[in-house]
Amino acid sequence: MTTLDRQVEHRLKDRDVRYTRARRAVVEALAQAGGPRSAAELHADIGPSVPLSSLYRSIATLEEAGVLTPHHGARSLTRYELAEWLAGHHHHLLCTSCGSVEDIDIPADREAVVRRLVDAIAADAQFAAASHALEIEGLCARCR
Amino acid sequence: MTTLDRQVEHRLKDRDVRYTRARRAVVEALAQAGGPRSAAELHADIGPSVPLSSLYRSIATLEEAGVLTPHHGARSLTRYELAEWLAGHHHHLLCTSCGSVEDIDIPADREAVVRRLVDAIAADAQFAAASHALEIEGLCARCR
DNA sequence: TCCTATAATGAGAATCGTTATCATAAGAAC
DNA sequence: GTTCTTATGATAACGATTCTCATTATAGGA
Ligand SMILES: [Mn+2]
Ligand SMILES: [Mn+2]
Ligand SMILES: [Zn+2]
Ligand SMILES: [Zn+2]
Repeated sequence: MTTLDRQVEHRLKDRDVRYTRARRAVVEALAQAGGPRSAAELHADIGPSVPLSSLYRSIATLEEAGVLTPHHGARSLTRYELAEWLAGHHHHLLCTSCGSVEDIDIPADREAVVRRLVDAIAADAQFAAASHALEIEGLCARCR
Repeated sequence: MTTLDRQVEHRLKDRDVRYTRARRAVVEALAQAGGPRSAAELHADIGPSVPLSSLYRSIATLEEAGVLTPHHGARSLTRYELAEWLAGHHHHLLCTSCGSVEDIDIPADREAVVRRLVDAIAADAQFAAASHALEIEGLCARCR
C-alpha cells in the first residue's frame, strides 16, 4: 500500500466513505497517468472490471471528497473565445464558486516575466510552446 | 463595422468562407463577453434568431478558420486529476496536435516567481486566488 | 437582371458523454 | 449470522454536440 493510498484512505475514512476496489482503481490510474485524464481514458487504463457507470460514480465520490478535481472547471462543455490574434494575449480568472471564467490583462512588465518563464520551462521539456495562459482559480470579487 | 469585424471578414474571405449573419453574431457575442463562453451561453446572448444547430455550425466554421479557439483542449469532456494536496503543485503542457495534456514540475525558484505574479495579479483584480496553473500550449516532444 | 453552381440554414434525428434509477451485492456494526 | 447501510451493475434518461437532408441564400457569370 502506497503513501498516496494511505492518504486517500484516511481522507475517505474521515468522511465515512468506503475506499472500494473501483475507487482505488481510479486513484491508481490517475497516479500513473502523469496528467489529467477523461473518464474514457481511465476506463481504457483500468479495463472492463470497473464498468463505466461505476467509474463515473467513483469519480463523483472522489471529487466530493476532495481527492480529485476537474482540470479547469470545464464540466463536459466547451467554452470558446476569440483567437489570441484577435482578442489579444491575456490570462484567466476562474471562480470556483459561481463557475465564471473571465479574461484578465496584465501589464507588459509582468507579461515579460511570464514569457521568460514559459520559454525556459518549454525548452527544458523539449516542448515547442506556441502560446500560454495563467489560469488562476479562486473566488471572484462577487463571490468572495 | 468594427475593426474586429474587418479582420474576421478578411480572414474568411481569404479562405472563401462567407461571413454570414450567424457567424457575425457569434463573433460579436464573444467580443462582448470578456471571457470564454459555452454554446448555450452564446445562444442566450444572441437570442433565438440563430438556432442552436446553426450556432454550433458557425462555431465549428470559425474555429476551423482560426477565428476562435476552445478554452484549453477540453472538447466537451471533463479531464480529472488528483487534487493538488495529493499530486503536488505543477503546471501543464497541452499538445495542440495530439491533444495530450501532461503534468510538468518546475524548480522552486521559478515557482516562486509564478507565485509572486499570481498574487499581484489577483490582488489587482480583487480576486481571492486559491490555486493556479500555467497552461502551455504547443507541440509535445513526440509531435514537433 | 437572370441562371446556375455552390455554400449556408433550419428542423429534427442521431450520437456521445454523463447522470439517474433500481434491483442486487457487499461491508460494517452488533 | 442478522441487520442496516452503502456500493455496484445494467440500463434508461438526459443534455450537449454533431449529422442529415430538404430548403434557401449567395456569388459569379451569361
Ligand atoms: Mn480568454
Ligand atoms: Mn495536472
Ligand atoms: Zn464567482
Ligand atoms: Zn503531441
